[in-house]
Amino acid sequence: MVARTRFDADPCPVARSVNAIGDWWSLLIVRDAFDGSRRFGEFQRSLGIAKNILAARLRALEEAGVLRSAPAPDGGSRREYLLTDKGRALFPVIVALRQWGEEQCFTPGEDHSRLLDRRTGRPLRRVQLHAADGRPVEPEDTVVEKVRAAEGAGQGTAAEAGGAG
Amino acid sequence: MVARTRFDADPCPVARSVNAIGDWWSLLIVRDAFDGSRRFGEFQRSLGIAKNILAARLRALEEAGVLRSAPAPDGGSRREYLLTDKGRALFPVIVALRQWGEEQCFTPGEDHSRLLDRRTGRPLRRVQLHAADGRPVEPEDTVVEKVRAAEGAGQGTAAEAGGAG
DNA sequence: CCGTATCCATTCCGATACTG
DNA sequence: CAGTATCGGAATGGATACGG
Repeated sequence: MVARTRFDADPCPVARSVNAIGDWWSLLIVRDAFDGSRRFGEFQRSLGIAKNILAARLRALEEAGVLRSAPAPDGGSRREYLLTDKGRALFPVIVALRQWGEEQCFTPGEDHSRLLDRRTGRPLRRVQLHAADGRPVEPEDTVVEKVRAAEGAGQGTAAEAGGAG
Repeated sequence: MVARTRFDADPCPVARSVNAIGDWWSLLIVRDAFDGSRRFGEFQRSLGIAKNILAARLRALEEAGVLRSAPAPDGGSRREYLLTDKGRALFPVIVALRQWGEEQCFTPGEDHSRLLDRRTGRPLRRVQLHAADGRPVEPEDTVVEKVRAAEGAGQGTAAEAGGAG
């Protein structure tokens, strides 16, 4: 078996997410969808992606429940691609990735697109992680409670050193 | 030119991030690093990844500044792989992805690993996005301020409908 | 135990041509 | 415009064999 390893059944939600989204192209498609892209051509121009690849990704995202397609309201036979609730729930992921990129992947003077609160025109607040009681949480403050391999309502869990999952 | 499209120079931080991380394997390596994995073999067992792939990804993550490698303290000639500050800054990304996976990628009864606050043993609070003034922000409340193509301190910007960037 | 090097099937993805 | 079909080069990634 040479197929790329899949994580459909992985007990780690991070792996599941990664598996559901599919690949990086898909995430950028989702980003564009948040930016208002709906039509095939919009995605294609924005991404500079080959049409066959784009078609495949759109289909995969639809199957994953991240996008849904509907007849476009322009009367033609075209379709438009819209985020589902599941897709919309990816917003914090995109924003977290965006903030990381802004802080870590640009040289100081370098220009980049920014996500702004449209009421105030100011950037969003940095994403912060909080415990249930509201305290800020750092990676070291966390443990991953692992699930033993397997079937049905498998019980055994074990806590391991500070982690993300 | 057939090489996979790269985003080294893309003005969108999401694209830059995606480009820097490299691929999904890399993100799972980072996840494992947060979980305490340091050694080649730990990553390999945890991920079930081929050794050559793992070696390539570790090297790429090192070049990207996400990991650094140092001689392992066991005296041997082995190395260990540690998160840099840049890598540690990915924590919110991993957690956001994890929360999305928990909520969207598991059937109700299905078991999965969980990330817990080690003080209280309780899961972290759901990631929330806030405006600069502290108000919660939904995707519709945002606009992407785009940067025109190009050079140096390019000026022109334009706001587009609600988005993630 | 920690990697590197090689091999090879599969997949990816860009380009192009074609259809409605 | 919105796709589908096909092609071909490149990269992916698993398996294995091999050195430190």
